[in-house]
Amino acid sequence: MPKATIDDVAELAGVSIKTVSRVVNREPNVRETTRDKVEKAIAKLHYRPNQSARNLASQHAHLIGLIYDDPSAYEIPSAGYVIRLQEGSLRACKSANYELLIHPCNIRNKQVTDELKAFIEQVRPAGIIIAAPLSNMAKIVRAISSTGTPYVRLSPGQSNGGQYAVRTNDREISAQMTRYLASLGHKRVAFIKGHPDHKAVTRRFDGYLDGLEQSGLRFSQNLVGEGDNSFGSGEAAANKLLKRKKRPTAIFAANDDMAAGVMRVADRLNVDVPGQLSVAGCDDISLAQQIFPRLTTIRQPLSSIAERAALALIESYRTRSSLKGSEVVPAKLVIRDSTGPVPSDA
Amino acid sequence: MPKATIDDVAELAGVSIKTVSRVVNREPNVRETTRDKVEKAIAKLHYRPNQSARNLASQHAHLIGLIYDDPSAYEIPSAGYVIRLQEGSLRACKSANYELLIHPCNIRNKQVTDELKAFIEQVRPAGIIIAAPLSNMAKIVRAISSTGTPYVRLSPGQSNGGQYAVRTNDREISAQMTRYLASLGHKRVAFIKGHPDHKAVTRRFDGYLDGLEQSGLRFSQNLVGEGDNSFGSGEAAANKLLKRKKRPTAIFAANDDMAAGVMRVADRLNVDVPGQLSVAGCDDISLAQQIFPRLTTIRQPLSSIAERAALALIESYRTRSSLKGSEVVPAKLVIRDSTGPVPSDA
DNA sequence: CTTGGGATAGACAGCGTTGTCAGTCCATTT
DNA sequence: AAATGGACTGACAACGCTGTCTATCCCAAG
Repeated sequence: MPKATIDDVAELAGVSIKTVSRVVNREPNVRETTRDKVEKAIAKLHYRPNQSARNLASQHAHLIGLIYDDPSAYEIPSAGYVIRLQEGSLRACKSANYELLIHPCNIRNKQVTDELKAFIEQVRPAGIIIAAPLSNMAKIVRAISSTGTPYVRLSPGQSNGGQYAVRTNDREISAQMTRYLASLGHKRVAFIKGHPDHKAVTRRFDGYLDGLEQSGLRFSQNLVGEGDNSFGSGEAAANKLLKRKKRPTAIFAANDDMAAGVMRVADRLNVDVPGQLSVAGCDDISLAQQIFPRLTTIRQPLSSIAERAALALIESYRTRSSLKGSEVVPAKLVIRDSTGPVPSDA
Repeated sequence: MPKATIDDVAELAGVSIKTVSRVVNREPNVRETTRDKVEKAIAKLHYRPNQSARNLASQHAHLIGLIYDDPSAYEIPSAGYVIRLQEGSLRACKSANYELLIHPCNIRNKQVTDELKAFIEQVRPAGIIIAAPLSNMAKIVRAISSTGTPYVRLSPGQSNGGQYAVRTNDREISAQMTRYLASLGHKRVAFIKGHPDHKAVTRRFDGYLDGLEQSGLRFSQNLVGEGDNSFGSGEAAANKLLKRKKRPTAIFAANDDMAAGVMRVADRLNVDVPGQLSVAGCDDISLAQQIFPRLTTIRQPLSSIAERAALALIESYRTRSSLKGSEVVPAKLVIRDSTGPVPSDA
């Protein structure tokens, strides 16, 4: 059987194709009885609107583009990050009958921006979601902006000219984690910084500072390690930190990979976690639950963030309103087994 | 500036739109000089063909659909698996100027098949890639097949009616791993089976059997654990295995998650890996490199498999030939630190 | 009754490509 | 010089929808 088209449905229902279109698109001003007739015809013929045709007629594809830094271009497998972003976007798309087009891009490639533009102009998605850290790269954002396609940035460092953004409360939640550590009696709480290009990660450092202050603890440069978000950099930083004579009793790493590095070093140095050292991370990657002891961390609402972004895009298209302001989806502390009371001898 | 259309290009180049179309699609029978003129015009106008229009006119979207089991529907994060599949598909798509549409689906949902059909019929992708374990579920494959869209199954248990499939040499490589373990002197090599629905995983068991035989080792039911691919099931199986009086000196788990579970149990039971126990997994998920000691495993060429599948789909569309037969992309042994010589006291 | 106006429905013209088919051109062949 | 046939090009009709605009319906108000 050949695929039914809108004409077939219209004929069977005894109405015009425009009316069928109205029913399909849930437009108002269709009489109840007419709607019924059309719906029966649709069901009978197993009619499915042809996306390509509606895309062409409506001047934009019913597609949301999700743009992120290509995980395969690096050693660090940020698979979990990407999957959760996809998950949220997909959830939003599905609810609105849109599709998701993923577009990892390699920023080390000189022609990323051209390639991005080509992608957008050919496909004409209804909107673009730009994930961190791309959402912080001026030339990427500029390229996307230049196409005129609506976009939403995820966790941008700072907002630019009123474009929509969805972020989490990185700073506040990091302060909260720091206070939690302090509340366990820790006085020497160290922090391992992440890659300076990753803005969210630098905000966590600010939160750490806030938390210290709120808990009446003094900041010391000796308690700060420099990392680059990788497991290995976590190991390196932990090595330095743990070899001080007055070593920290708690280490808060700006992401889980580095925290896992810390745990590995602790293990090798025979430092018991959480008995002698509390370790906390950030992101709640899957590894966090798999290492031993299970890592206390901060769960980023990544999938909700992406979902909100996609919904905003779709909604703004539907209502033809422009995208302004920003939205905050709060993160959550996940307390597991890697943190505990400060050792009595400290 | 409004977007240039094919008409603009045709006018500027002084040819018909059909000729522009020919140039854009690299069709033969265009004079060199004409092609040049057109290409100059395209460059000058920054012309990009409108995908929706070409999709409509050519009766199919320049899109490949990648269908896999929704990782977020489970606790087990198979993010790495999905990402590598996407990576390969994307590589193929990019090379042919196609886009990738991802479509995770939840098999526990009663209406998966309807939902899948709706997806395919609305979007009309040029082809579908069905990842394992969906590629082994008759009702899924049947639903997709019923739409008439070409599809390729990844790592199917058995081929059905000549449809194309891409697989890896699961059985052979598992035999090889088993022989490797035997070559280290291990006599009691245990195996932890995976989820019975995951055919690839059952083939690994066959490979284990082959390897045992090829190494002159006797099979014992006592050395087989039952798992379901999850970390927890690996722990459970290891617990049983390691509490036997004659415990195995090597455990080969049908996937890395379970192998990681084994390592955790060994750690808790103070069994040294690899000193007293060798552990091997399969899949080379990112965790494999992050746990301590780093896991010996089998690296599945997942991204190549997906890439081959996508290329086959695109190629078969281009040449209008049907998809027949199957293809094998070999896996690789990755020897790391979790395996070593059999302990002398064993 | 008549009328005004919102609710409802339809006609029709695109949207920007590709496929089909009918040329035109030009170098060979007869 | 005419005929042949492949290389090249273009006219035109789809493809299946949505947007715009107009026509009709129907009910409450005058």
